[in-house]
Amino acid sequence: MSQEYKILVVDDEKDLCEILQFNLASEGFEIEVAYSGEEALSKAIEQFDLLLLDVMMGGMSGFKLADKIRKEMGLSVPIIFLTAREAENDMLTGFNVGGDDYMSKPFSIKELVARIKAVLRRGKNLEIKPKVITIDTMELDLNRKSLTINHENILLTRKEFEILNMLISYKGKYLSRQEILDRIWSDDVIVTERNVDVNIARLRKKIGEYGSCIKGRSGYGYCFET
Amino acid sequence: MSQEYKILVVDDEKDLCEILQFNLASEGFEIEVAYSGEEALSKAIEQFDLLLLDVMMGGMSGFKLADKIRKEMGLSVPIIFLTAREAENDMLTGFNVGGDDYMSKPFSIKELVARIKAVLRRGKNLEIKPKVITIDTMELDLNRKSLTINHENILLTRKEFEILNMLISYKGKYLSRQEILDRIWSDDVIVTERNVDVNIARLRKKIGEYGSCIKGRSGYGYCFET
DNA sequence: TCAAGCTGTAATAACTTTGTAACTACTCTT
DNA sequence: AAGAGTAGTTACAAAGTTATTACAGCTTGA
Repeated sequence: MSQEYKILVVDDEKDLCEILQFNLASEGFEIEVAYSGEEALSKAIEQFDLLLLDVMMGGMSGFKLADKIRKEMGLSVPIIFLTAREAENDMLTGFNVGGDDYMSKPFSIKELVARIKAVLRRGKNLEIKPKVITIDTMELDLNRKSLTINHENILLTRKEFEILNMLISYKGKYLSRQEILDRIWSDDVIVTERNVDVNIARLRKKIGEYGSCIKGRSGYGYCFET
Repeated sequence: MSQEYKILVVDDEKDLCEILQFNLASEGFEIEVAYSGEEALSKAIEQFDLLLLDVMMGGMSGFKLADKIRKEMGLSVPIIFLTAREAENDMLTGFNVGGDDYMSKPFSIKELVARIKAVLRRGKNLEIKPKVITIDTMELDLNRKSLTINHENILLTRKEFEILNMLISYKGKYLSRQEILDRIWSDDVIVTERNVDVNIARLRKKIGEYGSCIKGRSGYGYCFET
C-alpha cells in the first residue's frame, strides 16, 4: 500500500485485538484499538479510513455502534463487521446497517487483509452499485438478495438464491455438483452432492416457468439457459 | 480420484501417522510419513502434492517447517496444518505462514479427506484456458464441454466428447483402441476394445456429415482427418 | 417452549450412459 | 476366392446418474 491507512479496531476480546493489531500493523496499516463501543465513540471517528467492529460486545453491540456512526454522526466510513460463526442473520443486519463486509470468527488474517484492501479500494470508486440481473421477466437483485418474476416476489432461501445466482452468472456453462458445492458451501461443512440436486429441485419448483431453464445433464451437472 | 496424489504426513505421534496412512491410502492417496520436521526436509518435498503438518512436534514445529519450505525452498505445495490446540492463535499463525487449511485434533477422517480433496481441487482450477477448437463449421469448446456444428448444439456424452477431443487433438494420427482406452477410461475399469468401436459408432452418428472424418483402419485404429 | 422454516439425508423411481454380445460386413493374406 | 481376423451396427442389459419425495435435525423468532 502506497498510502498509510488508519484503521480502528473495536472489540472487547483483548487477545484478538492484539493479534489484529500486530498482524495488520505488519501489513502497513496504522491501527488504533477500542475495547468497547463507548470507547470507540470517544475517538474522532472521522479520522479513520476503516472500522473493524466486533458484533458482539459487552455494552453497545457493533451494529448499534455502526448505526450511531451512520445515522447520528452521518459518517460513511467503510465498516467491516467481525462476527461469531454461523450468524448468517447477523450478516444481513450488518449489511442493512451499512456494513461493507463481514468476517466470521475464526477467520484468517490473510483473508481479512484481502477484504480490507478490497474495501479500501472500493472506497475510491465510491458508492452504491445497484446490482440487478435481469433475464426476460426475471429480476435478481444481488443487493437485496431478492428475486421477482413478473414483479411477483419469490422468496428464495440463501442456498437457493446463491445457486441461482451462480448458474446465471455462468449462463450457458454446465457446472458440476462439485463446483457448486465448492463455491456455495464452506469448506468445513461436508455435504453430499445429492444435496445440490435437492436444492435445484426446490429452486426449479419455486421459479415456475423458468424452472426448465435450469438444465441438468448426466455427467456434466447443471446449466442455466433460456 | 482418477489421478494418484502423493501426500506427505509429518507428525511425531506414530499412532496418528499410522491411522492417517491407513485411512488416506484407502482413499487412493499415496502416503509417505516423516516423524519430524528434520526428517521431512530430508525428503524431496517437491514431489508431493500436499503436506499434512503437525503443528506441535519435538524439534522443529510445523510452522517453522512450513516457513522453511515456503521461504527458503520457495515451494508452494499446499499445506494443511494439524493442531491439537484449540487456540485461534495457532490458526492465525498457520495462515500467515501460507497454510491452505488447518484441522484441530481430534478431527474426523471424513472431514480431513474432504478438505484434502478441496485443497487439491483448488490447485487445479487455477488453469484458465479459454480453449475452443474449430474445424470448419465444427466447434469444440473444451471449457463448456460442448460441441456445435453450424451453430447447432450437439449433445455428446462424456465418453463421446472425450474420444472426439482426443482424436481431434491428434488429428491425422491413427490411435489404437488401446491408446484410446488408456487415456479415456480410468485404470481400474476393465473394458474390451470393442467398446471403443461402439462409442465411435455412436459418435459418428451424432456428428452427421463429419462422421466420415473419423477414419477406421484395420489394424491401426482410428484417426480424425477432414 | 412451540411452530415455522431451512437444510441435509435417505430412499426410490425414472432416466441416461455405457458395456456386452451377437451378427454382418469388410479387409487382408495366401 | 476362402478363411481368419478386424470393423461396424444393432439391440439389449448393466451400471451409473438424476429427480423427487418424505422426513429428521437444527435454528429462529414469537
